[in-house]
Amino acid sequence: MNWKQLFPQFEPELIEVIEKEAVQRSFNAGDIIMRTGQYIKSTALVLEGQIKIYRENEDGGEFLMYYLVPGQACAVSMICALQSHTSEIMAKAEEDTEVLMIPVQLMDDLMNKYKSWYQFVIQTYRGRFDELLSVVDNIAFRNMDERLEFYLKRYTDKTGKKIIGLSHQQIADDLNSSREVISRLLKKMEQRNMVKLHRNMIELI
Amino acid sequence: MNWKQLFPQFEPELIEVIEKEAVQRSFNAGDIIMRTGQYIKSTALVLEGQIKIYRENEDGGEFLMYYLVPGQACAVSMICALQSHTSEIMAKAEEDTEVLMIPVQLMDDLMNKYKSWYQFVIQTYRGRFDELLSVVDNIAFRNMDERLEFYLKRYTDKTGKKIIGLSHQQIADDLNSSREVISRLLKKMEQRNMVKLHRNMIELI
DNA sequence: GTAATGCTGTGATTTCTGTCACATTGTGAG
DNA sequence: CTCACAATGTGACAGAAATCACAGCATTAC
Repeated sequence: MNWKQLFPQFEPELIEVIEKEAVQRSFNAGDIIMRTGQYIKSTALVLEGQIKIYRENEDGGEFLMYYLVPGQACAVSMICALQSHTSEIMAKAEEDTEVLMIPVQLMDDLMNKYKSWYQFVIQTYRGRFDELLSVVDNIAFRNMDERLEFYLKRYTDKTGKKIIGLSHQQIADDLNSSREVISRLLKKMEQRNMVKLHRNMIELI
Repeated sequence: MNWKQLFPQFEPELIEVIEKEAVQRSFNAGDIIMRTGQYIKSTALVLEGQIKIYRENEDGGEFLMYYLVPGQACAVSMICALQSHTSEIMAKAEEDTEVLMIPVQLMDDLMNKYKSWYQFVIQTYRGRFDELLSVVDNIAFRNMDERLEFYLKRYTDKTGKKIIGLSHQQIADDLNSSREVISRLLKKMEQRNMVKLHRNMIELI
């Protein structure tokens, strides 16, 4: 696939270098790409698919932070790579996913040489930071009904689809809630004509 | 004061430039340093005092994200400055505070020329990102009692003091809770011999 | 078809936290 | 000292959400 379209801001020489040095890699839906405590040796640019960035608690709860979609990069891996720290989060391929892995050694070099890369990194930091902020906002200030609405909206915004192919249980996990609560709230939303419920699928109206 | 000791990692030329170009500024306890929606024209290095970074909700609730203490810098202002975006958070001087303001125009230059500045910026991003992550962890997975313990611990860790000079109301605000709840939980902690309560002051044991 | 399994719906109950109401206590101003 | 006020203590109640228990339906495997 032609990945350059996903990163139109990159200057030609930068694209060349990446093309030469980066490694393309595929993950199947469900693959764990990065886990808590793991050392990072490279940064990933998402080409295709969707990556879920989440935090795991002791009981195995998977609290969703945000999704990475094509054209985005993982801020955490950038930071960790540049400092050889371990990551504090988990990354999982939600669908079959293609990524470009940029080795750590290259990062410093790119930062120095290519303005567009530097810009991209800064922009990535900011984007993820903002997403984290809005996550904090939601759990700090909102009730579950509003959080659920936000969750569904964000999902369709990111993917562009009006159909959400998730079970109530999966949504509950992402919001660190319980299935029953989510089912009830969804039912209420259906009564208010905001969604249509099907098995393993929610249709946003 | 000799601010260089606070930033021992800075190379000598960098220190010179900062000394020449940066402006020192004082804030009184309670001053708002940055507010939501405001454009940022410079980054702040904290020299003395303490800055509270928080998020405000509609009802005026002040939800604490983290504190900045001497030797640290504001990651948000860096990102915003570099992108001329508005900030999404509030910053307030908790005590009388001294900061060094680095103008935006200088930032790009420093990033390119001084490795130690670049390292510092990356490290700042990572530090704040991690703090945000642990905030998310806490509100997502913990009950108020654990969050309170974490809050008190973090406070003493940052300041080095075993004494916390805050009213129950202020703590409740920071945790987006209510005074009564905090009072009760503190009482329980006192019974378990974890703290000693005084008026406007909590002593950690 | 039948059984097994997974997803969804729903009531009853419990726990945590927020809210209201009001009492008590410490502190500083006059 | 006395008054005013801010900080704290405490009981009663309300609401959101978690948990438990179980039923009904779809889908898949056989």
